[in-house]
Amino acid sequence: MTTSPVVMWFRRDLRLADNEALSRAAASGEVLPVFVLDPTFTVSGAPRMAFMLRALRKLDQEMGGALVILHGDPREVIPRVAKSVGAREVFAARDFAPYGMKRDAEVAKALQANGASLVQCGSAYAVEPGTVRKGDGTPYAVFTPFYKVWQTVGWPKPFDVPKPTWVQSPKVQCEGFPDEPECSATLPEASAKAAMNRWDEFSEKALDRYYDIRNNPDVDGTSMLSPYLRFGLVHPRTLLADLNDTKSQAHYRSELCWREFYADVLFHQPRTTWENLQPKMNAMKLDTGAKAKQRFDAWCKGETGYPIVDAGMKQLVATGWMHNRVRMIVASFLVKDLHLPWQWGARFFMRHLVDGDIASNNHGWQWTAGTGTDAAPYFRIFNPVAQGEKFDPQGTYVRTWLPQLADVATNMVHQPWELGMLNPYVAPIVDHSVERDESLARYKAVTGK
DNA sequence: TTTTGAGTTGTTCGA
DNA sequence: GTCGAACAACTCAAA
Repeated sequence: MTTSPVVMWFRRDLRLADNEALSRAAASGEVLPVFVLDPTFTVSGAPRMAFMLRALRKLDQEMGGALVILHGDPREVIPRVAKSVGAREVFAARDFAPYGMKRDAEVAKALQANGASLVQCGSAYAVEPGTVRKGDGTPYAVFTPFYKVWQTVGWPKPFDVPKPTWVQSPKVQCEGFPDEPECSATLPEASAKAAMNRWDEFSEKALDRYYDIRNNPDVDGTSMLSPYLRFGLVHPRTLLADLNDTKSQAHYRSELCWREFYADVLFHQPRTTWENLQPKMNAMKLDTGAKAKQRFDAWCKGETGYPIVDAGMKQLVATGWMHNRVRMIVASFLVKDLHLPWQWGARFFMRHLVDGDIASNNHGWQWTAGTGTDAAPYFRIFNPVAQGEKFDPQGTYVRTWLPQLADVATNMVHQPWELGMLNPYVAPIVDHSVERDESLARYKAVTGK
């Protein structure tokens, strides 16, 4: 007697451990593991693509070479594969981003036409987007109340995954791994093992000081797990299960919640991927002409003349990652010192970030731009000199990425133009205090006061 | 029902 | 140098 196999469709969950959909698939029968290289992915950033391909190779190794890589549109590929191996069920985690939801609905429909079904269980989140609601059933627009409810909703313990029996069928051939795109950035190791190693290292060395050191880019004080969370090499549930209620560990938990909050906001309002969450901000005057493009170019290259901004941009391009504090500083600079659309910065980030996640990235940008969920006022404008002095007090971070500053005295390292003729660095492209006033004036024009 | 207080991440100014 | 106030506006929940 032979039973028909099931298909496990991997997407943003490139791991075998603590994988709810896989545990369900493995309990249902022999499993054909597939990953579909959707042409839509090829337009995303090269570092992220390279990282994902490396993660896929590792996943394939972990399952003894059973992973079937297929190329094409999942709407066509998944139903064809299910049909050719006689699978009646395709297991996959839920995706809550706009493109993924649309794609999954269409795949489910195509499967149904063949008498098969898409069984979606689990997601990349501890609490699935759409779950946390206010008393009246509407979603939250502010983080803190969301966070409180999110914690009371809670999440399951990590899932045990029984060792699956992988199917290798002559009817479905692996179409092979594509070549990695050209990527000069030095990326972290892409494997579930590497994710857990990093979690162990962070837990031992930094987690209990996290509250105090998380904002310092010159210190290895953040988890750096974002690339792993992005591709599901680790599930947040696995991390949450290890956390206690001390101030630092609770704060790390709240950072994991930010990721879930933004996913929730985007789930409820998919239009806010590239549009302002707050429509009133559509009236904000922005610069988009030739001069604006020139300034944007300087920002991208890390040549604004403000060391903390430029160091951040160099780190991004060199490593595919930027410290969170610095992300806020460079974003504030683009929006409030250069008066450029946040979308320009968000797009550049998405091209370069290994952890680029459309919900976290774009809503993080909206938060800084004052067009999003910010419960704080618009006049909160970062001063790049003050931020540098506060969070990189020794100048270690800026010197790491800007060798021209190697010999500049620490008290000048965040404002080398004060050295006058002796400034070894490029001159600032704008005057912060002037642009700050300009931003506040433009904001006043929006509010009409 | 209305009021009240608090809200990730800040800066500047004047005492 | 340190401190508190002012900077604006809206969400949300508790009183």
